[in-house]
Amino acid sequence: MNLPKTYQPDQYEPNIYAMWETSGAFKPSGKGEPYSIVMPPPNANGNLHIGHALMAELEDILIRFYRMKGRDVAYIPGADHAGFETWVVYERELQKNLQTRFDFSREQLYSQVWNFVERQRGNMELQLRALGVSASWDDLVFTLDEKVIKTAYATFKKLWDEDLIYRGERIVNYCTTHQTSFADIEVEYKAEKGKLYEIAYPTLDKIAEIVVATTRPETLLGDTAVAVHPDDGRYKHLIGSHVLLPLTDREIPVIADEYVDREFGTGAVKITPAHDPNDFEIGNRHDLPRIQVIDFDGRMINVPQQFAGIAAPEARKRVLGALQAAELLRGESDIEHNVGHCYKCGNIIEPMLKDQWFLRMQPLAQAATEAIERGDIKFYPENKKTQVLQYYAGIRDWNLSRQIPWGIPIPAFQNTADPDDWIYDERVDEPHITVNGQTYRREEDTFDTWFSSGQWPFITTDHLDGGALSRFYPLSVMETGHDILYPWVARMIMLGLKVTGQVPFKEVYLHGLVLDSRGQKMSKSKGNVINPMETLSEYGSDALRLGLVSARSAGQNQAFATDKVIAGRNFCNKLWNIARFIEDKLGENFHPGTPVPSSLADQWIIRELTGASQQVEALLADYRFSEAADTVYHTIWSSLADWYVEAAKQQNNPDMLAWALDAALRLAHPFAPFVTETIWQTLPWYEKGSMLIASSWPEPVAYDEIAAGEFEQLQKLVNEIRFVSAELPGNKRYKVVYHNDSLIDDNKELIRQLARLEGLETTDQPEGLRLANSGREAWLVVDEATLYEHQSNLEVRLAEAKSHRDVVGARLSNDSYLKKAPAELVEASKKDLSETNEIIIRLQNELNVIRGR
RNA sequence: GGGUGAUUAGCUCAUUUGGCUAGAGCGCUUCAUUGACGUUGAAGAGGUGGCAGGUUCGAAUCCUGCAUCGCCCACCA
Repeated sequence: MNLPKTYQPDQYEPNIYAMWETSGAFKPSGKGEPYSIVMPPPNANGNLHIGHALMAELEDILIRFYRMKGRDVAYIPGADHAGFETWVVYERELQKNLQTRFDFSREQLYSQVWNFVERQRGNMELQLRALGVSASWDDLVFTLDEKVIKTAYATFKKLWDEDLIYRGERIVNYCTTHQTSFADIEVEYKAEKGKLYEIAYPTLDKIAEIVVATTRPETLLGDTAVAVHPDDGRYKHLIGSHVLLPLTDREIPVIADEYVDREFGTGAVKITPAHDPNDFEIGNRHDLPRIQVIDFDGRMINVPQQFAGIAAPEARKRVLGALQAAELLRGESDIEHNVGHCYKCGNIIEPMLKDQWFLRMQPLAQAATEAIERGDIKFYPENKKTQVLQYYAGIRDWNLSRQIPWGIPIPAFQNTADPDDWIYDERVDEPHITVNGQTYRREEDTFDTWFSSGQWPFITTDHLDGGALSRFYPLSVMETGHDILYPWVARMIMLGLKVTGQVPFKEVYLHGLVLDSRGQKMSKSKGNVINPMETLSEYGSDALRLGLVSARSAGQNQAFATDKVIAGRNFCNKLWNIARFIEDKLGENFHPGTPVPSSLADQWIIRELTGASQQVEALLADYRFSEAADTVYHTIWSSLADWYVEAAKQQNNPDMLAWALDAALRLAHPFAPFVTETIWQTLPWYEKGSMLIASSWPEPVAYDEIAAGEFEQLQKLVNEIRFVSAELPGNKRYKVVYHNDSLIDDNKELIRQLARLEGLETTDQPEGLRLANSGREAWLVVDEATLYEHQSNLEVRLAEAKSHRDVVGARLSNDSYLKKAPAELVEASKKDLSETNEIIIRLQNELNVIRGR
């Protein structure tokens, strides 16, 4: 076959992938029970990061496995327009050209970004191919595809008609840099050190004052009340009176509200309904006016001349200065509080009053909660279920509006003559439309991207239209990162139930974050980001996959270690060399017949490989990827390579050898698709065009349990010989003699080779060191001096055996144990005890012999 | 403040209804070897399972408390 000594992934991977793709192996077969996964769409114009690699590998393992199990498999890839992310990148481009979004219409911007994305697009998809994902590329969906928009509109209309959509002036999280609002869960809160200022608001007669505490003095200019607790004796007499708002000529009322915490600050709170969500609610309760003092560009508005047009942080300083000058500043103290930040630029999120589209979440969350409690969706790990339910329990209405041109326009129009008259209409390309003689102006905002991606499972499968892939809805499993449990998974469940009446998927598997080797979060600023493509090109795609999957469990953030990738690469090479050896032994024109086990080793390897295939199946059904990969790794390395291939050198059963290689390749294929397929393509007994990807999962083969067990005994004997001779001085080859032992007799040559013995002979007069652990009648021939030196070894082993006997003996003399423990366990203990006793006797005899000399 | 996860070998992690002597990979030590593979083979060292109690015949696993580290949610101005 002339395979090179080491496996060179880059020489085979691209061709193998192209072969798979052109053969149509990635497409649903149309045969068997449907199995479906929809890939969480990576950013269309970005590069994959290590988390994407993990995602793709986990999904592809499942996909390849179930394809081999004969299921009708759909793995639907996607590409995300990544509304906000992409917009941020594009806006930077605009800045370079000294332009802003306000220089263009929405249509112009949209088509510019479209072209921008188009230029960049494709990298991500090539990278997924390099990872070996067997996705059905023809079915790829881009998040701005016509059908996505169509479905998003239909859903919006449905929700609108059911009165679940409303437009309202609310406090939204607003980034003045990006000039868009965010959903609550998109805001990043950080604990920060700040100052709590105490400011005096004089009473109208200027005789008294009320001191409020605030961290945001600049919003004072928008205050419309001061609130105190209704039972607060300090302020009770002031409730209902008015105070002077400093730096202005406004008079504002002192109101009583239970919300106020008497213990905090001064017990008096300034109320700014336009710039604080709690104040907004208090304002509603007390019918207070709302005065916006920070504009959407972050500059002061509706304020006295001296502050107008000034950016908020600077305004804070000036307000403080002015207060100081007016002698109204009563004190300041350090405080640590949480401040919301834009997750993209890190600037402080301003709570702003804005007219936005909201979705009432209560009814949707209710239905989702019921479905989950009914057990319609299984979560891996299980505790994520509790978290989702909790999220639903405390859910607030969803702000769907984004002020970003790169997205799906909200299909709503406002009557130019009546601002309260909004209608649903899909003619979003027209700035104005006429309906019933009235002119309507379109909404310029777009949808939060999660609104459309929340519908991903039924969009991608064309479920609502009963399209070709609709049999794949609901999905078999939703695999994604645990960080988007709320923004994505929870919403898919709600929208899926609402729109299709079914849960969108039956199971959810959430993987954790991939951390760096020291358990730190990867980030550009720390410089610890690992580029999966670099690792891939250095060690190979399969190695990356094995390395990523190993030592990783559901929902857990876990470190990435190149060590594991190297171990993966070594495994691929091991597999490669097993194949090299076997193919060389079988010859170029070999065509195997039905495997017929003839030796103990044959029986044993059937048991090992068959057992492994069943184990992997059970583990994958439970999403225990790491353990499944581990099983494959050890079966192939420790069983197949270390024992069976070695044993095969002493026997001649080519059909069995071919079967073992074949089974190992199938077993390893979901975990190391490229190397296994590469080897498969070199097997002389398959016709051209036959592919491992399209072959079946190994079927169990019958074997003789007793023979397999006997092989294990031989292994024990070999191990003992190795162990004892390694301990002996001189490190030379020894001879073993045995007495009346047909098992040894029948496998002389095998034992001699495996244990690297000088000789193995039968004898009537045993001599030397008894191999007591094996339970066979065998002795290692050594001279008396060596025997004597070995005495201490024997003594140690005797002591160990005795203490083990004591432990087991104590257990067995315990009445409760005998009564309460399962019978088989008690049996095992009894057997253990008698075996240990035998060993003790032998060791003792052995020692007596030595001592007697 | 509420929730949630972690704490096991030098490192990264397993150990799934509580039951063999708590296992892997990497690292470490010793040794081997010229045709499957040095990306190898053999052997070995290394663990009071965070701490303190409790339940049980039996606990890394269940319960209680404590400690440390993470993450998520909430947002007291």
